[in-house]
Amino acid sequence: MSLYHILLGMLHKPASGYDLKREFEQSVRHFWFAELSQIYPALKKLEERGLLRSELVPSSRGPERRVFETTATGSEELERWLVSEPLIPKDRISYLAQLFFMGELEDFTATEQFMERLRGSMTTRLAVLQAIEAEWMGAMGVGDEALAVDGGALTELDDNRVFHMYTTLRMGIHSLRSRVEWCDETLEAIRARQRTAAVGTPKVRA
Amino acid sequence: MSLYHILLGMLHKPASGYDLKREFEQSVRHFWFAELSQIYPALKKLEERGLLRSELVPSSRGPERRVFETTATGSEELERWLVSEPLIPKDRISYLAQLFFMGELEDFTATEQFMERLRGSMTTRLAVLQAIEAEWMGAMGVGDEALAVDGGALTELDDNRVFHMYTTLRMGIHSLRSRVEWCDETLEAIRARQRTAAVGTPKVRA
DNA sequence: GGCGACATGTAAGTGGTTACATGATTCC
DNA sequence: GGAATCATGTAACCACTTACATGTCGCC
Repeated sequence: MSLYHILLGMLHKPASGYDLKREFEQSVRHFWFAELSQIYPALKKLEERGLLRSELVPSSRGPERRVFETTATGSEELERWLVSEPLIPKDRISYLAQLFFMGELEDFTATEQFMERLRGSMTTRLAVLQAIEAEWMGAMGVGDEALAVDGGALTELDDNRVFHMYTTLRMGIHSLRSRVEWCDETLEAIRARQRTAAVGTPKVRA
Repeated sequence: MSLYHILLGMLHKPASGYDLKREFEQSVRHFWFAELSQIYPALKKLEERGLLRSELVPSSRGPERRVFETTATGSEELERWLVSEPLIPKDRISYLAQLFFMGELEDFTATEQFMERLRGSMTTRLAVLQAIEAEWMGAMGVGDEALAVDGGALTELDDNRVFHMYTTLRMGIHSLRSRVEWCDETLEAIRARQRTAAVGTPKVRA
């Protein structure tokens, strides 16, 4: 599983399960997500296997925290994973399944609505990622004009780590933008079909 | 779960578990996949719930086949799902996780290789989908010139069902194309960094 | 005293994968 | 006789989700 490796990656600096959860929601949520109820047992197992060690430290506010850090074995394992082959997940996209079978409904307005809703969610998500991107750019003192040209900002980044993080964000943006484009293309096609149907043009082809 | 609904969708016409597996590998694999060991119990459960019924029929070659068809309750359930809200999956992309943490490796050629491999897999997959698209176009007697303009072919399709199927395929193509573009953008940026480093621009960190 | 953020966990269940078991028919 | 395809399944396990249990501390 990758969750273990992701936790190892995050534990570049010591953190508690609760801290890590926050990081999942912030810096990493465009490509991974985990619940606390999954994080805690995972950390426990990593410790059992000797990839992490932990100690209880009192919290400034709230109960005691169990803070984890990587062991030598842990960072070896992390490195092994980092240089291993990329695995492309076979994704299960339920909304595409719906769309695929929606032809049987014989109701094009249903399809149209469906696509509009999809487009809505996609644009919202895209806006979130773009906001994060803008924030990063601002924090790094890179001028906005660098953002104007697509990808043009990349060569401006000088820190190795930031470069890698930023690249994954770019992937999310590319991906969502192409989905919105796909929605538009599809909506366009639906409307074209509705127009010809309304005019009464006989279904041609052949 | 959606697998149940997808099976209902596929059982527009009667089929066996084995048949359905073949369909997963063919018409549907760009958005869903299931093993036989998952399909058989799922069909069984759908029958128990009264959404399917089955009978054993002798096969032309090989052992007896259990052929399923939808009941009235089954197609009601299918319809309910088809008009329900689209759910966008939160995806877990392990290769992005690798890339995200790869900054700690301090080895840009590793990143470059990684991106090249990714690009390779993506283009292969893209080619597969584009081949399917071309095949469909050929089978439907649509001229190749319709394919030349992106999405231009859509309005030519007159069959409702084909339209919906084709649209899901288009999404796969859009998606993969944007991923390849992202790979190129990233590789470009890596090479730009390597050039400036080679020229002797001092690394800030040290 | 109650609410909200901090903090750690367990238990039951779902969805999916991997490995295994079994057997018929066809073609070489 | 053996391999390939057709055909149906079970069992063990893994990854993840949802629901629940417990308790601290600070603030209003």
